[in-house]
Amino acid sequence: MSITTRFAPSPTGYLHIGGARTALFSWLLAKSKGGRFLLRVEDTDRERSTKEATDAIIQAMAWLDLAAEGTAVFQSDRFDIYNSYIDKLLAAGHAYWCSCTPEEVEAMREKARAQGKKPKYDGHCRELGLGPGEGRVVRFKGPQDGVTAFHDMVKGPTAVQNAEMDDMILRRGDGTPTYNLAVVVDDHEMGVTHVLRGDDHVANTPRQILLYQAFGWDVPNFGHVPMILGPDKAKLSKRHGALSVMEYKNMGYLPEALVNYLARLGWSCGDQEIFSREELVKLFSTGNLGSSPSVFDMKKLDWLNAHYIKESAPERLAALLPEFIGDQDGLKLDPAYLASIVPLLQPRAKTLVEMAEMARFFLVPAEALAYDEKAVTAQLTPDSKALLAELLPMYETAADYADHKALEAATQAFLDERGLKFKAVAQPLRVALTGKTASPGLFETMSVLGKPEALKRIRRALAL
RNA sequence: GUCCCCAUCGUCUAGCCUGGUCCAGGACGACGGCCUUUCACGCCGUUAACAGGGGUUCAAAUCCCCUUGGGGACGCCA
Repeated sequence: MSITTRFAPSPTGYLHIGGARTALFSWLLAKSKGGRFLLRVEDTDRERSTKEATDAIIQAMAWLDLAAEGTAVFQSDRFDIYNSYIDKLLAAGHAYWCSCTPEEVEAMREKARAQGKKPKYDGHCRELGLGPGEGRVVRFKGPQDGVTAFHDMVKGPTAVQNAEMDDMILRRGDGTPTYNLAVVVDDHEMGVTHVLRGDDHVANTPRQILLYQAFGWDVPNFGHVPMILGPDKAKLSKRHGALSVMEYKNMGYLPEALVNYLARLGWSCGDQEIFSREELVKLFSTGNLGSSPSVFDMKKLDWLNAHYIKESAPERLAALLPEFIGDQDGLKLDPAYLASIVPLLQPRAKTLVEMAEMARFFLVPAEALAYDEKAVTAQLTPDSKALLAELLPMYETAADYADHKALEAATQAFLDERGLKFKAVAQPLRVALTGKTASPGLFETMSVLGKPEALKRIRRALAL
């Protein structure tokens, strides 16, 4: 039996971390069973939905490589379909017209609240047999007793008293359909068999099941994944920092790192931490989804990102790097050169932003190299400069800069002759070449810089 | 207020369904060490948890109840 899942965001903003995770889980659920994954844009609220948000969501999903099958379904294109289904419900006696105004309904809720009861619409028009009319809404005529039960893929058996639910609106006063109606119609028409969504939808599920039953349709499987919390254990929000998936891209995270991180947030497979896309597809199962909320931990994301940076092909990273380098004036940015730098930075950078910063001294010409003042005073002393000056001729004659080991051996031989320790030159030479006291390996750096550039830098340092 | 959900190291989690192999395992972090030309990487080690209380049982992180704490839902939003 083939399964179908879907991700159904409402385009009122960018794709946030929580949405991305549900999308990922839905995608994985489909792929792990060889099923289909669909995308539906829930834009029935015409005021809050925007084209920009829709594009941003699709772009973010593309970055995460969560491809949906076929073209996305837009609910705003389908109002006629929803209305025809509402008519069916009306005809079958599962729905009724209601003339109560929002103010009247609010008063009913207040009254119920005051009595310590659950705020609900009181069913005023339920048996009035009203017909259509200006501003009237259509409500679902739900059962007033009994229970609606379902087996949640993550929470297990779940049941709600029907008396807890009021007669939800299916069609608004302006003729547009509401969320619960549209979702049920679409999930049915799209053949969705498994619905994985955020925890905040649990309360909607029994209502939707009632609708499925009223229509006489098969009820899909539901699963509700707990939400993601900020470090203070409150619901993750803007004040916790980046929420948008694309902000993570801009902060220099690799999509596979985010995917791996998100997959492990609320899901597990024994002790395994690192998962390739293929492994995720192979190993994913809703049975291993956790049922308690989890805190988003940037440090662990950093660790995963560092891991994937180390694993990446230098050429790929080199191609991504330029967009993280601000003020590119006069910088040497050709792809081959960048690709030669990247391997020296891969073990050191946690993000591409960091990598771009670390790469900077490689990219500026010797004349423009910024020397750290403290480093210069501490390392480029008269003594160490004298030693560098002695070394210079050797580096001028050394032919093979491509082989950093040869450079190192030559330097070592020079030092041995004089009975000097490596430490005597290491830091001064490093400052001369990089302007800083911390850098990748000296001779690898020298080798990547190339002979003319390296010599220019040493000469410039001697003149400081 | 009403209804629903959740609860293992600071964090992500394994274990819970099918009690004993768990004085609770892994990972991130933090701390310490090793390596070393710097910074990293890597490697080694330390730290640290079954929310509390009652049961059931020969035996409970695991099953039941209560308490506490946290969260969510209650819209002509999705």
